[in-house]
Amino acid sequence: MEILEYSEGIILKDVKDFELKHIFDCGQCFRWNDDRDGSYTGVASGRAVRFIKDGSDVYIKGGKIHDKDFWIHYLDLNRDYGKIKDELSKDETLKEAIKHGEGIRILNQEPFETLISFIISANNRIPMIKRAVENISRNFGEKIIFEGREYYSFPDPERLSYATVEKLEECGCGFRAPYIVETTREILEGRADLEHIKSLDTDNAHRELIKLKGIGPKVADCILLFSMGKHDAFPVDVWVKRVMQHFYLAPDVSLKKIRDFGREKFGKNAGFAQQYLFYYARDLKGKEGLKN
DNA sequence: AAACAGGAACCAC
DNA sequence: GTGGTTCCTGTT
Repeated sequence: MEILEYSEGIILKDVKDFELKHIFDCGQCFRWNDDRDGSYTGVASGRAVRFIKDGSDVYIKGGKIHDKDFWIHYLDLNRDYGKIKDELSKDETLKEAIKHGEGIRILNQEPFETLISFIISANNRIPMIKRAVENISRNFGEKIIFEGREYYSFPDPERLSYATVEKLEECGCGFRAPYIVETTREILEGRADLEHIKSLDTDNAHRELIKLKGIGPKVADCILLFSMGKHDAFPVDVWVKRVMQHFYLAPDVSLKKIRDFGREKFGKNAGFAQQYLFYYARDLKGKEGLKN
């Protein structure tokens, strides 16, 4: 793969294992929207761009060449997903699941944005989460003009510290509003240090994260996987719970047991397995009739 | 229009 | 530590 400049941005030439829909519509991120033509527009770390796929080339319209290392990291382009898929395909269920999410990649997102977004994800659905995250960005982030339209960066802890519980409720955060205020304060005032947590191993980082208000085991696993490079994390949401119970376990095993089983079974690739399974579960809905 | 979907907190035990 | 209930809001 190489990266070139073009008139409106940059091009990633000859990218493998890369499908926009699988990457941006698989529940790992909330700020990218399908423009109804298969391209996706959104904001990452203050950069508003549009992704357009053409064959094996990916256009990042609005992308700057001096940000090329940022995009390589964000899109996890240095990882060999073919190899991961080969390893996971030894398991028959995963072999099937991978077919449904061929081009998934796990993004490397900002820890703070990911943490707040997944606090909002508790007992919530993707369109609602997206709306709340968008509202927070519009109210507390910085304006970016792209293609003649307004976009907003996700606020850093300092900017989000101006948010009150009332304002966050208006943004659609519901009962999670006080958790966001409290956790933002913990981070801003240095009692929680996301960079330090990121430097710990998966188990210790998990222990630290669940000390924070609004973060339970599942949300902690999402933060670890989607923003801290912990690919051995295995977040168990309702969808993953359903596939796991259907294909591997009894219908009544606890979330913790499913988590332990997944981490044990898929090891260093547990996070990737989780993504394929999540996508698979959502495709299976209605067809095979997953229980619960 | 009542039922349902979705994880964490919180309180019992 | 496990189990039951509550939180909020849109959709069916």
